Amino acid sequence: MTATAKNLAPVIPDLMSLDQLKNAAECLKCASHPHRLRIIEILFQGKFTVDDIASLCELSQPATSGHLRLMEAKGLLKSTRYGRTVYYSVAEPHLKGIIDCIRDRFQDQQ
Amino acid sequence: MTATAKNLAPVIPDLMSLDQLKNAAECLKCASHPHRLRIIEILFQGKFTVDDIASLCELSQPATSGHLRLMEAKGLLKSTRYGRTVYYSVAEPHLKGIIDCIRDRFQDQQ
DNA sequence: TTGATATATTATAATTATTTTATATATTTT
DNA sequence: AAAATATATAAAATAATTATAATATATCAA
Repeated sequence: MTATAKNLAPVIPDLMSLDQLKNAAECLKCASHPHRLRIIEILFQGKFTVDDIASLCELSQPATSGHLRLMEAKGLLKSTRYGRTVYYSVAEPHLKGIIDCIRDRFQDQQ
Repeated sequence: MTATAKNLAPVIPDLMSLDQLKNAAECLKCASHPHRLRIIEILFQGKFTVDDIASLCELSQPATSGHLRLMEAKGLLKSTRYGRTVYYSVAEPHLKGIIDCIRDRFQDQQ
């Protein structure tokens, strides 16, 4: 079935390196949380403040701030401060592909 | 900046439900592991046995079996047994979008 | 049936994530 | 300067993941 004649492992071309996969897994894992996915969805609609995101997600302010800073640390989001309010937005455009994929799979079904 | 006039939270249309996001996060998190991403990459090239996958990933047999069964439990992979060998393959085609997204972002760079 | 092969399971230790509450900092307004 | 607002940090408790080693099961071949 596989091209293995006799215990000879197959070779697959073009696999990503373990380092690349490690980075990818870290980013993906960081996004893999219900509230963080929602935050990403929201931020694809524009820049929002921590408080706005907190109420949109029905989360406490510290919890929201925590999620935001986690994602910022991984380069998924970025922030700018105007006076005492901080606006967060998406820094990693590739996240769009992830969200689209999830919508495609989970919206309207199961 | 945001359309919030005075502490009035904005409304975002079309957000996925928390249940959907919870399911999505679970699946995505399950894939968010360097070796599991590699396994998924490999399985997009065809069906492979546990031992083949183990040597392609340079993992122990039990570790490989563990990753495979984890992903099968979440519906990402499926398996068929022929005699004493078990072939695993991709069950969730949407994973292609995730892999493509990751390649796009992490291949050839950083 | 015995030995060999392919895969799965279990147990454990170590690490990492998550949640919550309390509190701190920084900026603006009065 | 004091009060109010917006955000960030810390600490603690719990839960979930990961890695590893040892062992079990299941099938095949002799």
